[in-house]
Amino acid sequence: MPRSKGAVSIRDVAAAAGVSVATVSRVLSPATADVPMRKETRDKVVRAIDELGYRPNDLARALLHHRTAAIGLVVPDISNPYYPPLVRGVEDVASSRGYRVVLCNTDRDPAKITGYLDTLIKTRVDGIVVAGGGWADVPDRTAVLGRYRTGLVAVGRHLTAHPSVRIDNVAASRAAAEHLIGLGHRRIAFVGGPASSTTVQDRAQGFRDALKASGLDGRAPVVRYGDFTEESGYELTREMLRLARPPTALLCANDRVALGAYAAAADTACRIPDDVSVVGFDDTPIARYVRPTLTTVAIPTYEMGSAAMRLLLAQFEGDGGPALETMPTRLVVRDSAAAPSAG
Amino acid sequence: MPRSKGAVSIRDVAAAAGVSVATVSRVLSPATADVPMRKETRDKVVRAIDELGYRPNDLARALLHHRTAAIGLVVPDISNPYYPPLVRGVEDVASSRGYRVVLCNTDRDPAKITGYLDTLIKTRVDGIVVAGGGWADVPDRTAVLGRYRTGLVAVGRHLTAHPSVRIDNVAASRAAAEHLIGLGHRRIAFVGGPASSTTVQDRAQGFRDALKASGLDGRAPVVRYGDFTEESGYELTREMLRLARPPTALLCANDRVALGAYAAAADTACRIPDDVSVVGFDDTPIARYVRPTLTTVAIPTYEMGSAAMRLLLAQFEGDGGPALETMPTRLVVRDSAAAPSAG
DNA sequence: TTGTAAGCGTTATCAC
DNA sequence: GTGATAACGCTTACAA
Repeated sequence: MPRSKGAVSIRDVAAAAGVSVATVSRVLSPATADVPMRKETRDKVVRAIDELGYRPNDLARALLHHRTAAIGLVVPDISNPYYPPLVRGVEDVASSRGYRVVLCNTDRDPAKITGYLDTLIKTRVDGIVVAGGGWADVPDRTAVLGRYRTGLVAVGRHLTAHPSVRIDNVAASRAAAEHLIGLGHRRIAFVGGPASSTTVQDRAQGFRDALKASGLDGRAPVVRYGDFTEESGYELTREMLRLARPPTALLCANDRVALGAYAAAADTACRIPDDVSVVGFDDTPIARYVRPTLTTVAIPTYEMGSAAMRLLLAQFEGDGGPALETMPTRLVVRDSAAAPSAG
Repeated sequence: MPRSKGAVSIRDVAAAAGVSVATVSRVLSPATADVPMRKETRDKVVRAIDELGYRPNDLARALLHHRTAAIGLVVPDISNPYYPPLVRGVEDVASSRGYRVVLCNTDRDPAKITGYLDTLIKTRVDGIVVAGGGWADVPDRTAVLGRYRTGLVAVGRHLTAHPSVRIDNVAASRAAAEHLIGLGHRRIAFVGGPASSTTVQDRAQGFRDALKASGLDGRAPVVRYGDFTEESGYELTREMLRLARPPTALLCANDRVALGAYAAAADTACRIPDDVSVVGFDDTPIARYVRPTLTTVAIPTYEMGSAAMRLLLAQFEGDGGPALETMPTRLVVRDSAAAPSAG
């Protein structure tokens, strides 16, 4: 019977088995697997352990070893379909290496970010993976992170001075725009997410670059900002489709925005791709299942997550300083973008 | 300068401020906010704290207080669009009450479930929220959970003997089927997820109940199983649409399956809802944005998550035994289901 | 082959 | 007002 009202501890096991706590520790610690011990003793201990349903306290171990085997994962919002694969990527390699992951949703709110960061440090996670923006107004914590030997890797380009995994949004967007131009489009619009997002800025930039390179920037390129939702894509597209000379092609900031564009097109009797071509970003599962199927830029979100976690593990092993891994994107050509109709 | 190679601890602060560790602890502990202390002393300590960038070690605190302020959240797969809102619901109320959440993806694999459960217990989380199935072959851990005073609440009906939050899938599915019947459909099929899922079983049951109640079960009701993906919905629907007398309406196990059905209909020149009506489950964001818009059963996933976390908090406060909270569902009527055409 | 005891970073109890 | 010090549950020299 456990000592006090508390949970069963190594002392209870020791008492039950009639040995010292050190002996119990020895049968549990992989580190001491090699020290010799009488089989009889070991058996007594093992028996006591499962009679009492004993589970060693990892907090105590962590305190001793200065290693919690936990990492923090900071994302804007897990409900945003972009993040789940990334989270899964992180969690998969984390758990395969014995790490737990603490999930934090920040809504890109600097106050929340700061709060989570401090909690994570106080609970002494071994490292942190941060994805998504909102960091502009976050007080710098690199010093504190350093003091507590807390690793950090960023997914994206919002946090320099730390290892990071990224994609080349400028190039990816430029390639998508060039695809549209190659199809014969001359009036193309970029229908966008939040102007404050570095991702959106890069994609808009790639779009402009493509227009300029093709000599299509006679008039100012049409770039509209909103946010990353279907609703935003719907509204923006509706507006544009009502113009006297509406764009014949839309490069959307992500698939959700593109889906909103689909709805707007349907509601204004515009056919895709006949009347207007649409290209998305992310290659969400739905891209393959909407009709027409959506041409979109595939982003290896899962791989970015797993790469980030691997970078973190490399940091733990002291592998060099800031690393930067750029993951490849790929334009997935489906049915939503075609040559503009003669009209 | 910190004592050893280790991180800065309360002793370093004490040394730097020229006071004892007890004094430092007093300025940090909210519990001892009322004990009198010379302002000058407090200031010295505060200054030392932020000069050193000191952050108290919550592991040590947890060891003392037998409370980690962490909870485990066990889901089959965060990449499945059903779970993110639930996870967010849990995390929101958790963080608002000062709890961190450790995310675990099990893929419904009993071995993984068991592994995560043991890790969570060893790290002494205060409680666990479990959602999704795969528990049939998981060794019972209630005894151990009890020993370590680990709370647990289940989302769904897969784990009895614990408080849980659920929805009435039988009734919800029945209502959806009755909607179709009311529209005039006579040949309705249930196109399903995994047969092993209690959720699917309940939805199939509600479907059968509705048919029977309307005297429509002359022939055996058509129920097809697969999994919860677009692909599965696509294949199943394709098959059925090729039948001599294809169903005029499809009750799909979830929205992803319904989306697959949309694609299959498009590819076999079937119009929705003219040739075939489609009803989904979950009311995912896309439901509003596909065309035609999808009639579907809304499930308050976010609220289920937050309710589950609140139940857990109630357990911590020792509020009674097993509770059961049943959340309401709602049929959202949109454009994908209409009266069958005369043909 | 096993036990004793110091220590990980805190808080809480008791002295002074 | 402030300081020693004994816990919390474990690991690991060092002794025996």
